Amino acid sequence: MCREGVPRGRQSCAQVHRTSTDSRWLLPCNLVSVNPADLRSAVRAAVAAVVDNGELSVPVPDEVTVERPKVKGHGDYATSVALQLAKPAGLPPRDVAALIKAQLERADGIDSVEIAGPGFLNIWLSGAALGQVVGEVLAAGAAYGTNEVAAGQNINLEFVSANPTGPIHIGGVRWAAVGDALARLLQASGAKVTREYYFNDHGAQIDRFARSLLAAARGEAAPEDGYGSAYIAEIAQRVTEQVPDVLSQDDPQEVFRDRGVSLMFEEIKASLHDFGVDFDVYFHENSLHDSGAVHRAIERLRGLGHMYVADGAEWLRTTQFGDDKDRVVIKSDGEPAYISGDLAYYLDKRERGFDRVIIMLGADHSGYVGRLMAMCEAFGDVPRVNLQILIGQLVNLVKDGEPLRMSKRNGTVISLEDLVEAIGVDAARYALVRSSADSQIDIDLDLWASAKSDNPVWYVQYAATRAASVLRHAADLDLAAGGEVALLTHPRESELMLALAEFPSVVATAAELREPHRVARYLEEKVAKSAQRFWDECQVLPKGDAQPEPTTAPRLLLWQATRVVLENGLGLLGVSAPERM
RNA sequence: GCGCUCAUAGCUCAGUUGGAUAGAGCAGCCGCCUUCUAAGCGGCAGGUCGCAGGUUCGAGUCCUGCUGGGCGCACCA
Repeated sequence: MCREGVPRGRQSCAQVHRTSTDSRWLLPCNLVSVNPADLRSAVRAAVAAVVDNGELSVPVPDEVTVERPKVKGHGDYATSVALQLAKPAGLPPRDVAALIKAQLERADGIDSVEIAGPGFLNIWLSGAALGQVVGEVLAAGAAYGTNEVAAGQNINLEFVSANPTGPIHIGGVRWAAVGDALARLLQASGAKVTREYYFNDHGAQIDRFARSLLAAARGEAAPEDGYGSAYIAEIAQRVTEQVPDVLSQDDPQEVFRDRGVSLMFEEIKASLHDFGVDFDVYFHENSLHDSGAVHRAIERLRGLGHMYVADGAEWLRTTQFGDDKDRVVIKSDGEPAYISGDLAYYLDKRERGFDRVIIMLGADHSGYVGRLMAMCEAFGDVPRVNLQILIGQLVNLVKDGEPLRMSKRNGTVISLEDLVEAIGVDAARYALVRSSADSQIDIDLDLWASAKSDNPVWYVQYAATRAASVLRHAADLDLAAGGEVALLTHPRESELMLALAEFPSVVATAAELREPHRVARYLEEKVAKSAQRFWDECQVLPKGDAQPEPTTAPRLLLWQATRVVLENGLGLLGVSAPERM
């Protein structure tokens, strides 16, 4: 298919008491970590204990829900497990909650437990337990946030795949940012990821491109169905420079095709590289036709009995697998239809050993999902497992309150370069990944170019530079980070540590749901926000000639940990974490 | 006409597996700088989660219908 967008273009701990291994240098005592997964284990252990001593007669659930409450005042963490167990236990939820509360309160690291509302358990952690997260972050460093949810998966992630007939337009740019971020998230979650670009160098669109180049070189008007923008003349010019006698050759169009396509492709690769996106594999559609892969894929489907002949053409019975209509694979003129390339390409990816094939497409290709899923099933695979298709909505750029439609650079649709030129790579990438791909977004160029907290990427980067700034000044004053993190009991400190503790689960969730925007939202609403609030109320460095406070050294540890999370988080999005701004 | 998708504050958007009083930022109003970057922070105000039903102890979240945006519906690629 044409991949162009519209204008064509963490182990479970069976015991509540556990010896910390990650932060031995900070806290020698037995503590429940603030890692939500560990707290979940603690809650489950409390349930198991209540069941063991016969107070409650229910199967112990494999998984219990422990989450950060949405509302302040509902604890550091909260669980609705009592509500879930009330029915099977045949007891009022608050009675079940009371039993679990009694067990939970015995756990070290848990400061207090409260029964609230219909039977929620609100849990407050001790300052020492909270402080432990600082040690965990610093011990892991750049690896903090990595997890195992996608461990063992071999994923092929195809995105962008814009046709080499023009610059990458804004739709493709969204996928470049989101796809690359998703690749990083999946890698951080333990998957082996291959970033792949399907280079569509076969077919009629390329023919039109070649004819357009030829026309431009001859000074003629663009062909009716061709491309006529400024970049065409530019590419034609370059081909002419490379091959001065091109116009007098036997088949100049063929020269323009070869040279033009590679020039255009190199330009696309270069702009993506400048955007921080590099692919492991650039797959040429032509190679599928040349190698006989297309023929083999069709032969395979014939063997499986999914092909039939009608009206002089050969069809794939995709309706058997939920598609709207059957699809022509070989046209009545004997030529393979476009879908034949997709058949061969999917099979090729599976034969290369990928157990999960993910393809990111624009909303204008939502109609392709049915047939591609049918194809997947026809090959005997499981749709939505072996093959996943992510559909992203379109992006609008807004300048001075008006939608921007045309590129100044070449008079066509807005390109990658236009966007980067307007707001820079960091802002562009961040703007594109901070919203769900399901929603159509407006990017206000004035907002994203501004240096104030209205600008989300600026806000997050500013928090990172504040961390760097404090640490730099501390170094100048010969103040070392260290001391007792248990001294970090200020509400702003607790809030920040709770935020830092969430990072690995945010990464895991974002990877599993293929939603990189969750990381961005977490960084701005939880980490950057808490860090700014910490900054505002918790002076770290001694003022004037004052002596350092006992909290000075542990607060420096907290700033270090904050810096790590911001760097790691931004890194997953392909956005820099500057030292200064 | 059929299919996919979206609809949450004036605006731009969060809210996976159903849980408490639906959140953030901007815009508006009121406060906080002899202090590590005020390029910041706090507070007030702002909502029939498009509409109507249904399932459930409980629905923004699941189901059905409807309305309104976006996208798509070729032996084109």
